[in-house]
Amino acid sequence: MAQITMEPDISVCAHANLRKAMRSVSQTYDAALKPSGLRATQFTLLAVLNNRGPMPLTQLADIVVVERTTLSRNLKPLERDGFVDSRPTADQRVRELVITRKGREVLKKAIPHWQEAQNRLRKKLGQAQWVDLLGALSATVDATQT
Amino acid sequence: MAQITMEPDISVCAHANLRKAMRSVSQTYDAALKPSGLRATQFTLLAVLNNRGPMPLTQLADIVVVERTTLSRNLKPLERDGFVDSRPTADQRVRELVITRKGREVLKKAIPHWQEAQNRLRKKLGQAQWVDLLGALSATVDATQT
DNA sequence: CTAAGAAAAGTGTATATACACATAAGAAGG
DNA sequence: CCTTCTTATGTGTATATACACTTTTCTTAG
Repeated sequence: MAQITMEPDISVCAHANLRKAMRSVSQTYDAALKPSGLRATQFTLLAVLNNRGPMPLTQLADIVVVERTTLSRNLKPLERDGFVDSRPTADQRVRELVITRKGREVLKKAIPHWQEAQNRLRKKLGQAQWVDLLGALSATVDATQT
Repeated sequence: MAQITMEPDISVCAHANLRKAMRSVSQTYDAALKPSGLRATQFTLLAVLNNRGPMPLTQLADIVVVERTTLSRNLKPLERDGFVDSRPTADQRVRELVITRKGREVLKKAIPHWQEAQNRLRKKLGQAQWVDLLGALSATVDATQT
């Protein structure tokens, strides 16, 4: 006999657990990055722009899997602080995002702190669980994006 | 020779990947819960209050691993809509949170939609990866909370 | 008992997030 | 060409998130 209605078991909810882990990890990474002045989310955006070169908003949104309109707003502080610049393109609808010299500098300063946060968590988890985590997250994104 | 400075490999960043997966999964669950009128985050809070009974704010914050001040604000819409009530206790500093009858009703209505989102994702991931995901997230919370 | 310290909760401010809707510009068909 | 469709982006509104700081109330040392 199947249960009819009941108490939803939140301990096996993918959403609740993802959110919980996200909050916990975000606090860790944000704290580690604090000396650099960057938030972890901002670090990610700068790193992508640095590694992959200038690109339009929509492309960046696709890469990091952020809603386009969210990204538009996330860029505000980075533009305000002069870490990211946007320049017009031939297609006048498109604005191409570029990391500035100042942006590269703050990124460079932040990298050791990010690395430190990475190392600490990887050590705490152990290599096997670290790999599991990244694998499971990747599979989850794939499963929800299609 | 170790690398000196370089491009941080965001594809192996626990934070970036967690955040990415969170966004993707949140959108899925929020969409599924839409007919109920609840956000996935709100569903989680109601479910905990329903399953574990009334409790003070701080305790709920500990359980769901949300910053206390965040939770305080997350409860606002639920109180406004009459899904959660807060009542004074002997200790006048404490306000005890209670799910209301209306809250239980909306929760009940939301459960099938939540279940549906759960099932869909579990099916897409497969049982093995589903278990991996929940295990990895749990381990991650443990690793960052200590 | 009272003063010092701890605990529970709220506020100010800032970022992060996304849906619904709006705008503007390029592309495509006739 | 011009209308229609599509693409790139922005705005309005609302929730989610957390740090620093404040307030109120208990608790505890003396």
